[in-house]
Amino acid sequence: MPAAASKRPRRGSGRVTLAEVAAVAGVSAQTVSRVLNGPQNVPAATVDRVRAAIAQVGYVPNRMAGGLASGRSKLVAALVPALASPVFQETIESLIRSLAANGYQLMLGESGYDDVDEVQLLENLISRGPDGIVLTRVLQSGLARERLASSGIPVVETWDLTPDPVDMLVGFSHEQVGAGVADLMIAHGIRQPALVTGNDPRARRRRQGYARRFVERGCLASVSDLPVAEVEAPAPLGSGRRALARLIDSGRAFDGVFCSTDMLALGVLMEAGARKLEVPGRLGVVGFGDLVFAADTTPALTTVRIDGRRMGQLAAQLIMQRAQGQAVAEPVHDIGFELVLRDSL
Amino acid sequence: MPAAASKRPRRGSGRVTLAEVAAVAGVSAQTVSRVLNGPQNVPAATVDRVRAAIAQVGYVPNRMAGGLASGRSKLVAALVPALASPVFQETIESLIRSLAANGYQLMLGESGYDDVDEVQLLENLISRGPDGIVLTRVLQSGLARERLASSGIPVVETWDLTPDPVDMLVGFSHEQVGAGVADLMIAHGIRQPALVTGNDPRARRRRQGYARRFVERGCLASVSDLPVAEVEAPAPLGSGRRALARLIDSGRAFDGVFCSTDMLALGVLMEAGARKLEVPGRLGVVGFGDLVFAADTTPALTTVRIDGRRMGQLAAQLIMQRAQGQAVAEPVHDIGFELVLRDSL
DNA sequence: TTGAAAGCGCTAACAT
DNA sequence: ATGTTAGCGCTTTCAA
Repeated sequence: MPAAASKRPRRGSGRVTLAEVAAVAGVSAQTVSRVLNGPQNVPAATVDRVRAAIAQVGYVPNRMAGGLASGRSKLVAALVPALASPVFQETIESLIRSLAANGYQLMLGESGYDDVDEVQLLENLISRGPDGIVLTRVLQSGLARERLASSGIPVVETWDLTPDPVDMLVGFSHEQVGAGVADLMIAHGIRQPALVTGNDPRARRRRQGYARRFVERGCLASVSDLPVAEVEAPAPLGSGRRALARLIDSGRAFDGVFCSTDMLALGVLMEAGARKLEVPGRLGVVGFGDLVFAADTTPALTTVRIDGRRMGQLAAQLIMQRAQGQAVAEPVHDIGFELVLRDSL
Repeated sequence: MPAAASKRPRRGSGRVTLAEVAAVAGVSAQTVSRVLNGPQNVPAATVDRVRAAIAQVGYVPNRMAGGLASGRSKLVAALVPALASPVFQETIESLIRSLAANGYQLMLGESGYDDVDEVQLLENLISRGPDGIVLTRVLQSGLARERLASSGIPVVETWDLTPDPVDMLVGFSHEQVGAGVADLMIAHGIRQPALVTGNDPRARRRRQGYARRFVERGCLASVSDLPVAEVEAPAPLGSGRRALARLIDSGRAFDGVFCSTDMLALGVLMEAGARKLEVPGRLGVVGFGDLVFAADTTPALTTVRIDGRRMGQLAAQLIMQRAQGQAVAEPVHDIGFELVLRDSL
C-alpha cells in the first residue's frame, strides 16, 4: 500500500496536467510529452489515443514547466526604441509572424532613451530565459552590452551594420544610403543640397554619407557647409513643415532636400505646397522608409525602401536555428536598400 | 556522511542560481528569495549582505522557475489585430511602460484576420501562464472566447464597450462617437453628410451612430441613403484619396465627410486639395484618432481624440491588481472620447 | 516503443 | 528573522 497523503499540501494551479492526460490515455506522462514534442518516434495508434485524451480533458501545456525542464523557452525578446516609430513596425510584425508560425512568442521591451532603464529592462527580459534577443536599436550602455554578451543568449542586431556586432546582425549601411541618395540627386541635377533630419544616431550616419558625397562631387566646400534642419526624433509631419520653413527662412539657397523619414518628407511636401514652391521643379525631395503613403502623396515621393519584413524574417530564422542547436553559417547579413524613384525628384 | 553523488547526472543551465548566491551570502536560499520578492520582512543588514552577494556573482533570477513555483509569471499577453494600425500604438506603448515599471513583461500576439490562427495563438499565449490578457480586438471565434473564459486568466478588452465582456473592459462607445461627430457637423452647417470608412466592425458601428443621427435630424431619409465609400482596413492615405474621388464621381451631393481614420482623412484632404475643392468652405472633413500629424495638416484636421495611453494604463492596472489577488471594484471603464475642433470643419 | 526516476530553479508551507 | 522540506509540471536520462 502506498504511503498516506503527504504531510505538506501544495496548491497546484487547478489546471489540467500532463499526468491527467496520461491517466486518461492509459500511458505514461513521458509518452504524452513525446507526442507533443515530436510524434515521430511514437506509433500512430498511440498518438491518436493521446491526442484524443488531450482534446477530451482540454489540456493546455504549461510551457513554463517545459521551459524550465528543457532549457528552451520558445520565447524571443525584442527591444525597440519606441513603438511609435513606424519604420520598425514591419520588422516587428514579420518577426512576430515568423516566430508564431513555429510556436515561438515575442516579448516586446521598449527602451525609451534612458541608460538605466535599458539595463533593467534587459535583465528583466533575460530573467525570462528567452531563446534569443532581437535589437532594433544600438545598446546605449556598455553595461547592457556586457550583460547581454555574458548571458550567452543568441542576439540579433538589426537595422544597422556595426563593425563589432555583439553576435549576429541583419542590417544595411546608413552611410551608403546617404551616398546613394546624393548620387541620385546629382544625377537629377541637384547641385545645392539640404537636409532635414531627426537627431538619432542612424540618421546622423546617413547625413555623413550624404554630405561627404556632395563634397566629393564638388557641390559643397565641406561637410559642415550643408544646410541642415535637425528635429527631435521620432519626427512627425509638423516637424517637417517647420524644418523646411526654417531652411527657407535661413536665406540659404538649396534645390534638393533629403529627409530622414518619409513623415518628415510629407511635411516638407505640404509646406512646399502651401508656399507654392514647385516640387520637383524648384525643389527635389527624397524621403526614407517608403512608408505606405509614399506612393500616394502629391507629387509621389521618391524615397529609400528598406525591406523591414525580410529583416524580421531573417532575425527570426537566425534565432530559431540557434535555439535548435544548429550552427549559423552566415551570422551577418547586409540586406541593402533600394532607391524608389517617383515624382518628387 | 551524505549519500554519494547522484546516479543520474543532469545538465543545468550553467547559469548562477539562487543556491550559489545563498552560499556566498551565508544564508539559505529562502532568505535570498525573500530579499528579492519583498525585503520588508528581512533586516537591512541581511538585505545588504545578500545584495552584495548577488552583485558579486552576477546573479540573474530565473523567472520561469519562480513563476512555476509561485503561479505568478509577471507576464501579460496582448492580442492586436495588426501592429500596422497606428491607433493601437499608444495603447500598447503605455501598456508596456506601465507593466515594465512594475517588473511585468508584455508578450505581443498578432492575430491577422483568420479564425484558426486566433485559437492557436491564444493557446500558445495561455500556455505561457500569463497573469493577464489584454485584447485590442474583439475575438472572432466563439471557441477562442470559451478557451479564454475557461482559462481563468484575467482578461481586459479594450477599445470597445461590449454589452457582455469576457471579464474586464476599458473602452468607449463607437456609436456615440458617430453620433457625436454628426452633431458637430450639423452644428457647423453640414446638411448632406457622406462617409469614408474602413471595413472593420468598429468603424461600422461608428457609421451606424453617424447615419442614425443624421436621419433623426432629418438630413437623411434613411440610414441607407448615406453616401459611403468603404475601403479595406487598415486604410492608407491613398485609399482616402481614391475614396473621395469615388464619392465625387458618383455624382451624389455632399458637403461633409467623416473618415474612419485620420490617415483616410489626410488622403481626403490631399485629394480635395488636388481638385481645388475648398475645405472647409465646400467640404467639411472630420477624422478619427487624432494621430500625431492631425494638427499639422492644411487645413488642420478636426477629429476625434481617444486616450489610448489611459486605456493602456488602466488595462495594466486592472491586471496587476488581479494578479496580486486584489478584487477589482470597477471592472468596466468607459473612458469616453473628445471632439477636437480644428480648421477642416 | 515505453516507462521510472531524477531534477530544472524557484517559492509556499511549515517549523523554529 | 531564518531555515527545512516538498513540490510547481515538465523533460531528460537511463533502463527495459
